Amino acid sequence: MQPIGQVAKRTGLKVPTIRFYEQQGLIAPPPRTASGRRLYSDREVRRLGFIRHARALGFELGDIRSLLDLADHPERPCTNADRIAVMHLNSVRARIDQLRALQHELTRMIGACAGGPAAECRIIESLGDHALCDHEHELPIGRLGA
Amino acid sequence: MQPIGQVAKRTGLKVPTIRFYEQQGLIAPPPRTASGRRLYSDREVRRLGFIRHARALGFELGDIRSLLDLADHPERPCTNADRIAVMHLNSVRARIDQLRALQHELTRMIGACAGGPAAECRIIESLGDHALCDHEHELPIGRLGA
DNA sequence: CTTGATCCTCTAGTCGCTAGAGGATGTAGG
DNA sequence: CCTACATCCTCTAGCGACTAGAGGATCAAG
Repeated sequence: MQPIGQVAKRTGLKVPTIRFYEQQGLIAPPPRTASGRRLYSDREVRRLGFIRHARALGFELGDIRSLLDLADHPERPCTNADRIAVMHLNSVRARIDQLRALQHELTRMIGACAGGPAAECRIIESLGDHALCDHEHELPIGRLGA
Repeated sequence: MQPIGQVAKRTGLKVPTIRFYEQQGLIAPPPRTASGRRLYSDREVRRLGFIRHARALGFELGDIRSLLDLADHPERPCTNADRIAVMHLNSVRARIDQLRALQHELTRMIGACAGGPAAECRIIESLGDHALCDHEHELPIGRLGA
């Protein structure tokens, strides 16, 4: 049994993040010392590693909840895990396509800028007039992502 | 001069989003009717179009603020617009690389899953053990983006 | 004169954390 | 034993870029 700081070091998560995951119900509230400090078993550390790995692969916490649920019940069919992974893969692919269109457009805009005053700047001009663009980049205007 | 709903239709922005941009200082508070309704000129509509376009290209509101500032002062050199655009392009490229690594890993995981019970599921197993992965996908664990 | 669309302000929620206040407890050295 | 200093605790608030909803006023058309 180990304190939260050590778990943070072992998993690569930050201490507040581990507490946050507990609050979100992704891990059970662990036992505590007499003074109230959390104590984790290796089993919980592995569970947190699972969460971290799934996050690094871009899964949302809601999906991770479902995946953990499945990992907790190994007798169930894994159809749902498959479905979640495939949907996630599709959204990753879609996002790559979007970003490639942006990359293309940005490259073009930057290349066209000769570096004079803003009045002649192709970047400013392009932003003001969508007709100057090669493509539609009408992508989810909310949730454009970092 | 037109009401906010019409501006929304013309720009493709939603009504609350326009009010939000006003609150954030990206557009000036417009004149109002006697009953307090906002009235926009074509000039403001163009400004909102600029913002929408820049958002669709993935620029953050902070950057858009700087770009608008430059558009308002056409005599200034456009060095800053260039810098912003190049930095943004770099982050787009970096993100594409990250997402490609994810795509690769997800494809591999999904392909390995034979579809039996969760105990034998490669997806669940891979998530629990990073050593099964081809690459490091140790990317910004926060801000993985939508 | 009523109906339904549009507008107003304000608050709170989304997601996945991160930062900070303000305090208690633990450990190591002198 | 005392003092640092690290680590831990809870709680609240903030990030970015909106979105949703409450609760109400106003407008245009029939």
